[in-house]
Amino acid sequence: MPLFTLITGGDIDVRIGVRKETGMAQRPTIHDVAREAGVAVKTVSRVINGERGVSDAMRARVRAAIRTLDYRPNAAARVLRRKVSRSIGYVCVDIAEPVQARLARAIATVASDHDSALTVSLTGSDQDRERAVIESLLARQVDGLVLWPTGAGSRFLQRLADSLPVVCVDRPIEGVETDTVLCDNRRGADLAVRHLAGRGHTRIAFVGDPPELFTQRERLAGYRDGLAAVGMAADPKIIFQRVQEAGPLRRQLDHWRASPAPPTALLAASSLSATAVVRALRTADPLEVVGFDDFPLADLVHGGLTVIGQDVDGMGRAAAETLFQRLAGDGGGRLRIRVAPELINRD
Amino acid sequence: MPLFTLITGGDIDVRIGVRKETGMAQRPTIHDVAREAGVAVKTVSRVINGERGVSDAMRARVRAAIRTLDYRPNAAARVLRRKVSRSIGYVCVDIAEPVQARLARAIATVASDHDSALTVSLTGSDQDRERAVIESLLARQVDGLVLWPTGAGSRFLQRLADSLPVVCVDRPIEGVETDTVLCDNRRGADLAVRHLAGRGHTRIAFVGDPPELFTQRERLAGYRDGLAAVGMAADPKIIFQRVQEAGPLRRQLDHWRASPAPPTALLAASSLSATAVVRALRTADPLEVVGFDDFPLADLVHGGLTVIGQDVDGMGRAAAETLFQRLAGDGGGRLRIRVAPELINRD
DNA sequence: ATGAAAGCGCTAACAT
DNA sequence: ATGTTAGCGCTTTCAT
Repeated sequence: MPLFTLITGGDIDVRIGVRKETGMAQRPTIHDVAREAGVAVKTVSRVINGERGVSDAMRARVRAAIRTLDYRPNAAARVLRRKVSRSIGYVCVDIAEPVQARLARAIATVASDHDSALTVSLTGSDQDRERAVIESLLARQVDGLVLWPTGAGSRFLQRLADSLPVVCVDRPIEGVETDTVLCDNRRGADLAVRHLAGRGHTRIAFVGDPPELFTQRERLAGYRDGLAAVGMAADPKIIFQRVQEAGPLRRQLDHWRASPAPPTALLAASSLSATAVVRALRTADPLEVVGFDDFPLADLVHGGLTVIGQDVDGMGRAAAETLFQRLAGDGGGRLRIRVAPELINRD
Repeated sequence: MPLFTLITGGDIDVRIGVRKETGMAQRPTIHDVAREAGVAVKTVSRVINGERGVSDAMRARVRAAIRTLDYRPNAAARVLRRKVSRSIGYVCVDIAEPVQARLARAIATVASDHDSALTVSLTGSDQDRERAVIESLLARQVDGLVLWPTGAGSRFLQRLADSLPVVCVDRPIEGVETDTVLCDNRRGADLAVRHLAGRGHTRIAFVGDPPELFTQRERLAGYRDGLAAVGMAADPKIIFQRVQEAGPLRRQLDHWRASPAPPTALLAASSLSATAVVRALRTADPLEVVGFDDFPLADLVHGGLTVIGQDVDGMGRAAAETLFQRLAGDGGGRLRIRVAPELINRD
């Protein structure tokens, strides 16, 4: 594909100066270093791996040779011998999505602390793709996986979880036991409802994504918990779970407004829902909204949007640290970690 | 570090059931497949690499054996032999930052189309770290790099660019020639000013980050271009480039309001600036703002924020495709690609 | 404390 | 069309 088809209204300047030939200088190997230093390869190996049993004089000579030649051990050769790659995979749906991106940062940071590389693959919520990218990561000898699963279980994923440390985030794999790090969605929705009730609301609606999503089922359960705790009955008429389609949401809100007992408050149980609701609201609407997931400028939208914020950094760190604990040999029972969300009040 | 220190107010359920021993079953090798199929290893190699010169019968037998044993070629061994890893690196400052995250998605998608893995490393704008993570990627034999540089050049980066295909994004490395994919920042700021002038404004301020940043210098230049084009003089008194600190910005806005000729419009030349400005504005402020970088709900903030939106997907694709073109042997002159931004009007 | 040799799993080069 | 062998760069094993 010619490059310029990629450019929308932009320019390409072809600059003078031609690339220097690449790969001309063969990269030095451990043998070159050994020769340069006048020692055996094993000695060099000992030095680069920080093994003990090397005299200071030897070590110094080897270090000097390494510097002279600008030597860097070939990771592929090491992986081949050692059977571990010091690399992990992060498989998620869409890394451009803010929560998944922040999770990536947290995981990358922990991985780096453990001298491991992080390889990122995207599934786009497609199960076949999920399998394909995981297969590819396996071929590349990743030591373990942080997985934001599409959700559905399979024999493949079962075998995967039996043969490699896998930590799921955001939701578990249906029917497959793995270490899992989840937001305490139920508590989050519960908090939101109690907050709204505390502000005097007696009719609180729920707007969310389809209940096929694990997190949505949990948040709906938490919504019911909250209502029960403040002595209110859940009314199916003010629960709307098809926020995907914008038209219906608008109609639903109109319908509620016109109803005999309109809701005066609303829990939007996902960032998508919150966005859609805020957008569908009329300026004069008296509806008080609590959203799920914090976002920049939430303090300015709709006069300040109170939200349930996930501790994304905490989740990412927990997931990655759990993974490295497994890699360090922890063979204990599977963990299910719940990270508490927080109500961020913005009246 | 014990896990529970990571959990802020959350729970850990230790579930029953102990991990199955991992790695018990040695993964099958090409030899196992050859034995199973009753052929030579080279034949298996030919099949898995799709080389021609294998009879259909052989191919079928090998395929069957592969399936039976659940064989997956060991990437480390392949890399060691072939000298190419079919993996690229994406080195950026902070992948949680929206533009860098969207870029990651675009790059990951292109990489996947080229059967390559994407390894992500973060620099946090620290030059030493930048070098360290790049060294680590080199050891891992990445075939090339997409780099969001900290900006400063060095002998190390010069040598890097001479020995490995590197495509810079967002900004170039000072003093080092590489392929580079940039937003047309200048044109973006120019567009913004013309837009504001078209709406009748005759005094347009500039708020941005420090001019040490490449993009900020370009955007300031574009701001001047725009003013010149509509026949207005740039007035240093209404250019403010220290938006980092919130206090000063607020004071600056107050100062402008109180001045004899207050600006009636403002270009906020970064997403940080736009956020800070919107937050610092008073509700009654008549100031019309154009921001840089689009964001979700920009249509609802400050009555709808007009922005200059970067074509992040286009930039990511351009960068990655350029890299793979180099990997395919294109040794032509260095490219500097400008991707046009777009004014998103939200009166 | 240091070194020689074998071999990790694959593919390139060279048979047949 | 198929097979044999060497060797990629390292670490492991076993000397010395």
